Order: sequence, then structure tokens, then C-alpha cells
Amino acid sequence: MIDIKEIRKNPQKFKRACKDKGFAVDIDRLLKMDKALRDLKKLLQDNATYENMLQKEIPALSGKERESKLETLSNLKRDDVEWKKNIKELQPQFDALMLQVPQPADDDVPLGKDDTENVEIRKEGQIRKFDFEPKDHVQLGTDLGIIDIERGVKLAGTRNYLLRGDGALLHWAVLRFAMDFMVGRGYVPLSVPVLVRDEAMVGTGFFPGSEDQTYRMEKDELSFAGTAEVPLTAYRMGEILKGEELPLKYVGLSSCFRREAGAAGKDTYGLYRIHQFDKVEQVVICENSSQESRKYHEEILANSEGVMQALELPYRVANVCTGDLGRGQAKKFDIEAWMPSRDGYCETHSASKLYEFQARRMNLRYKDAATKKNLFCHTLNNTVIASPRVLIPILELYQNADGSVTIPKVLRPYMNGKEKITAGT
RNA sequence: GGAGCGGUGGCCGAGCGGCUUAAGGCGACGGUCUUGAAAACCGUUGUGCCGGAAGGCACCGGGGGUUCGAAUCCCUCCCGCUCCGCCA
Repeated sequence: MIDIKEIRKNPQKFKRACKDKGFAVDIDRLLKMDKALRDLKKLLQDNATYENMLQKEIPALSGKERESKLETLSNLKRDDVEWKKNIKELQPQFDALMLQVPQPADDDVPLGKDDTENVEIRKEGQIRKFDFEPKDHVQLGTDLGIIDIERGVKLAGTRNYLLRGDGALLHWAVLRFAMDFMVGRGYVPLSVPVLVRDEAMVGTGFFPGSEDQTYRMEKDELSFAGTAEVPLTAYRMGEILKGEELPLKYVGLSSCFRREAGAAGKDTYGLYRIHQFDKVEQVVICENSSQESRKYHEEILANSEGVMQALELPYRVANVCTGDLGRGQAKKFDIEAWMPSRDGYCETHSASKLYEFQARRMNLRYKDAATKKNLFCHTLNNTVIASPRVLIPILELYQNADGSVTIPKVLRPYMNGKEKITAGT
């Protein structure tokens, strides 16, 4: 959520943010409602001052004087009722609109309409040239008996799958490696709920807006988080943290659930776009300072690059353009791994910087030591590793001419030292 | 699923119709003392909104009601806890 004062000060900035990011929010209407609400509250406040005065006098009075003051009081209250009614009608509309105002993108974010206009910052690693006809991950996985999509669909419908044998072990190896990597960098590991209250979904900015992408337990009014960003970021919501606690650095492993509504027919092949997967996620909660935010944005990006480099996967980093930014994101780096079967770099990580957008929604503050003020924290998040999506480049890039797959060195300790996945194991 | 209990400031906790801008404690901050620290003692210390300021207004889980007046009484919703039952 944006500070209404900022919107009053510079409506143009937010109108442009709506345009650049592709969100339709009527800023003029918002400001009109703001003005109306403020006027009403001012009237109500002035009346209250009067009423409080009268109320102090009345108990000491009697007879005519008392009667007359009581009447004045009741006249004042008649106006109150009317104004309160108006506020009650306006306020929820205003609040709903406030939740929709997007965060303006940073100045160094490229202008663009969608992910095709993201700007490559750099490439790392070499794309492998095959001297044989390579298989895609589905073919490899099926031949090796480690991926079973057909029966996944039988069990749970489209976009579902099973991992088996070394496939399952490889999946967990990747996750465990990523978790250990982050713990090694000082992040606090958390095992978290994935079925969360609306406050957490609204607080992180997924609601309103992404209800269609979310599985929901209607009876219990709980939603399955599509990422551990939700529980990790909302973990401390409503709290006033001590300044010296910051930055908070969390890493969590969770299953992630996404309905992928509206994506029918898109990325239907293989393990790229699926309803359920596992992900190690990192979240940083820091002081209200754009320098700090910038610093940790780079840190969480470097963490994930470290994981990709350890896995020896070629990737590139993109500066995500305005049209591909979420409502709350001021800037985002995507890491895209090379995927031979898709003949391109495809998103495996997404590092977001949100300033106080989420913290304001979830009332997450800290006591600033210098000013003694309660300030909203800044929040950031990034994928550490998401599997099985990352198994696509791993399987495809590490495949051998004989159909076996070499296991990346850093994962071998998590697979009993095994070096290769071969058929029938 | 059954039965109870409770939600008060950064935290704990008293208050149960006007004296509450919420007792008391803890914590934090400042000071005295000390070579330094601890202890002790003294003092300060909620949030948000309106206003140039003086000041005003609101807030004791949310909403509504009773009353001249509500943290305190009533209704309702939300959240939490305890005990019993079932169970990974």
C-alpha cells in the first residue's frame, strides 16, 4: 500500500505508475474520496470538541440551563449521525481503492509492456553445444523412469506429475543444497504454514488481485500460498520490531500451489508450469531506507546466482520492465536459466524489491533508534531454488549421449555420492 | 466435535459507568553514584489524525447499541487459550 500523503503530493507520479505497470486505478476518484472523507472527519472532530465541552458542564447544571445544553448537544449529534453515515459508506470504497494503487517503478527500471521487453543485464556460464541429438527433460525423465507425468495427470489432473527414484532424490537434493547454502550465509531457516489467512495474502499484496491464481479452502477461509514469500514476509506482521533486530533474513522451504488460471494452453509441456512444486525462498526485512533496500536486493540476487553457479548452470540476469512488475514491486531481477528444450533462457528466479509496500499493508514496523519513530520496514524476496522447474536445465544440460544424466557435483553429497542417473535405478 | 475462559500501551497486567490523556511491574532512554560496569535511586517514555502553532480529536480485538457520559453495561462478529473426545 502507498502512503496517501504521497499520492496527494504527487498524483501524477501514481497515474504514471498505473500506466507504466498496466494497472487501472482511478487516482482522481481516489483523491476526491480522500478529500470528502477528510472534510467529513474535520466536521466530526469540531463537533466532538464542542460535545466534550458540553458534557463536562452538564452534570453540574440543573433546570432550564441543563435542558438547553442537552438540546444543543442532541442537535450536534443529529449532524454527527449524518456524517458518520457518509463516512461509513465512503471509507470502505476508499480503502479498497488504496489497496490497488501500484508502487511506482524505480527510475532505472526499463519501460515496457511485458516480459519480452525485459532488459538483459548479463550472461553467466556457457551454453552447452551437443555433439549428439539431445533429449528434452520429459523424454529423459520418462526413459530414465524418474518422471511420470501421465500418472500424475491421472491422479491429480493436468499440470501434475510424480518424481520417482533418483528423480525424487535429485529434487530433494537440489532443495537441501539450496537450504544449506542459505543457512551458510546466515539466513534463519523457517518451516512455515502454507495455508494462510487473508491477512497474510492481503499483507503481501497477492490479494486483492490474484484470487484466481490461488487455491482456497472456502470452508476455513484459508488460502494456499503460491510461495513461501507469503508466510516468511507476514511472519512478523503487526509487530513493532526493535531497530537492532534488523535486518531479518529468513529462508524457508515450502510446497507452492498455483491454479494457473488463464494460462490454459501456455507452457503445457513438461515440468515448466505446474500446479504444485517445492521452493526454497529467501526474504529480507530491513530498515526504511532505499540504500538498504538496494543493498539487500543485490545480496539476495547474489545468493541465488551463487546457487546457480554452484550447480554450474548457464543463466542470465534480466532487469524486469515496468509492464512485467507486480503491483507492489519497485524493481525486479529475474534469473533465467538456459533450457535447451525451450531453446531459450527461462525464468527460474525472481528477486523483488518492494520498499514499504508490503510492510504498510501488514503493519510491520520497527522503532527507529535515531528518531524514536515507528517506521515501516522494507521487504525483499527472491527464489533460492524452485524444483522441479530447475530440474529442466539440470537434466537437459547434464545429459549424456547414452541417455544417462550426470549429477551436478554439489548435489552428490545429497545423493549418497552417486555420480550418474541411469535407466532402471 | 463437546464444554469453559479470555482479548487493555513495546511486553506483562490492574481497572468493571464520570477522578483513566489507563494503576503497578518489566523493558527502553536520560541522569546521580562508580576507574568502568552492575546494583540502587531520580526522571522520561503509546499510536494515529487535524492544525502554522497553541491546541484539538480518536483509539483499551472489529462493528453496532444503551447513556448527558462507556475500557467498564448490552448485542454481534473476529481472534486466541484451556479441558474433554478423536487422531498423524
